[in-house]
Formats: sequence, structure tokens, C-alpha cells
Amino acid sequence: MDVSADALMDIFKNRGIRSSYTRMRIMQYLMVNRNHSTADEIYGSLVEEIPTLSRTTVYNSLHAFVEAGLARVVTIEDNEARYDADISDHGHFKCDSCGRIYDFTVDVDCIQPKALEKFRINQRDVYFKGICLGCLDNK
Amino acid sequence: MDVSADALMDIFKNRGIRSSYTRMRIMQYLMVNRNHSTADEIYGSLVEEIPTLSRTTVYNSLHAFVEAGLARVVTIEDNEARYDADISDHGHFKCDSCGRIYDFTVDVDCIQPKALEKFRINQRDVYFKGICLGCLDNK
DNA sequence: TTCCATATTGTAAACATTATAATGTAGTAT
DNA sequence: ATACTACATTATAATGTTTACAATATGGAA
Repeated sequence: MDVSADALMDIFKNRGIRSSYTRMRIMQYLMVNRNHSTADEIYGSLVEEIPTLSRTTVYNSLHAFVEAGLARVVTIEDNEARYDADISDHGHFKCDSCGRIYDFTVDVDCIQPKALEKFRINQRDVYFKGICLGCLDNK
Repeated sequence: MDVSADALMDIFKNRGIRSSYTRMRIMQYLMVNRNHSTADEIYGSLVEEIPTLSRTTVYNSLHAFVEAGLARVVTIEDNEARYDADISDHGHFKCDSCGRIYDFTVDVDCIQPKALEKFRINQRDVYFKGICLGCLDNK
């Protein structure tokens, strides 16, 4: 699944954020590597190709994407923020053994807490943890 | 809601972790202040009463509690871990305006993702964000 | 009371993230 | 096309949270 530069420029323009080569490469990375990368993983991969890349730029860009609704932060682990370009409603499962993060579909509408009836809910996150099938089989 | 030292010593003994004054005070703090405190908030409160208290001890104790199943980590925000002595199944709502964290009851059994059918699920977290009623009324 | 495993402490280090100020660039207006 | 302006990028330094480590103190069993 590749993403053309033209398509990205359109997406950025629609969301009101400026296009740049770096920003496009970061967004492409998120869209191609759907592995819920950390900012540092993105930096480490892209700096080989863009030697002048700065960590701050990665953080700035990711924040801009989140603000613009183009990506979500996944805080399933307490010591690092991960980023996900899939903004459709879905949950995340983290395997405590191999560390992989799996997506799964969730009907968030089945969660309608009475305590929040009059609250304005902007974001719903569902995080599960345990052992994935592959790691269970390896024992 | 107060918690006697005797009751706490029993709880610790049942879970196989050693009792100590510091540890009991940290657990009491979590059980009385059900406000999903950060490690630093707990340290800041207790150090007035236990001047020799060390941050490391707070972290160690909290980790021990989580390991023993006496507390849960709430990672609703990406830059800080919060701790919750309420280990019953419930979700967390964070108000983006006032920052308060609300509990709400969730029927987690209504979430049965097919993709995870053969996975072992050990922990389920539901995090919502938005604006709470109080903050909505203040506008 | 003695002893050992473990808890506590202080310091320093690791780690992720943010602040700042100078420089570079995209995109609009001229 | 050119110039201009707002914004993106960069390097460095600082912040904030959490962990590593080694010395000391303590809980609980023998």
C-alpha cells in the first residue's frame, strides 16, 4: 500500500496543514508501516534517508497530524506514545510477550455509560493486553 | 473511607508482598484519594509526613502493587502513569478542560472481538476523553 | 536474638518529550 | 517571476518522568 505525494498534498491541504517533504515522508511512513510506531522509531527509520532530520520535527509533525485528525495517539503503554494513521474506530491489543500491537474492530456504540450521558465524548480508546495466539502456540 | 493498618497487613500478606509503614501509607493514599494520582502526587503528599521518603520507593511500591494485582496503571494520558486502587472493571473518562478523571461502569463483556478469540486477554482498559458536564455548564 | 531476604534511600543516569532561537522553505501577494 | 510572510525545520539545551545502582535499614522467619 503506497501513497502518492499528490494524494498526500491534497490530504494536507484539506486539513489546513502545510505540505513539506519531511511531513509527507512521516505521513507515508505511518500509512505504510501500520505498526503503531513510536516517534523514535519513525525518526530512526527516516533519518537514514533524510540525514538532516531532527527529532523535534518528528514530534512537531506527529502533533500536527493528531491535531488535524489525520492520526491518533496510542497510549497502551505508559512509557511511550505510539502513532496510528488508522483513525477508524478500532481497539488495540498488546501482547505482553512479543510486544506486538494488534488492531481489532470494536463496536464502541455498545459502550454507552450512563455516568457520561451528559458529557461530550470526543475520543474513545479500547486497550486490551495479554498473550497473542502466536506466543501461546510457542509454549 | 479509612483503611486500618491491620486490614492492609492482611491484604499484603495474602498477595505475598511484605508489609512496611511506607508501603501501607502509599496504599492507604491510593485507597482514600481515589483520584488516580501520579507517582509524583503521591510522593508530594506523603513526603510531608515521611520526610525520608524517596521517589524510588514510591515507584517500587506502586510497581509491587500492580504486580500483586492490588492496583492498576491508568495510561489515559501519554506523559504520565496514574495509579488506581479500584481494580474492578470500569472505564476512565478524562475531561480535556478541567483534567479530572471520572470512573464509569463498563460492561466489558459486550466487547468480544473476533480477531482476539484465541488470544489470552489479561487486561481490558477503556479510556474516553471529552468535556465533562461541569465544564460544559460553565460556558 | 540472629539472620537473610527484601525494602528504602540518595544519587546519578536513562529516556521521552518540549522549549528556544536561528535558519530554511511553502505558498501567497505583488 | 519576485518578494514577502507565515510557518516548518534544525540543533541545542532543558524539562520531566522513570529506572539503575549500591549502601543502608528493616520485616519476618528460624
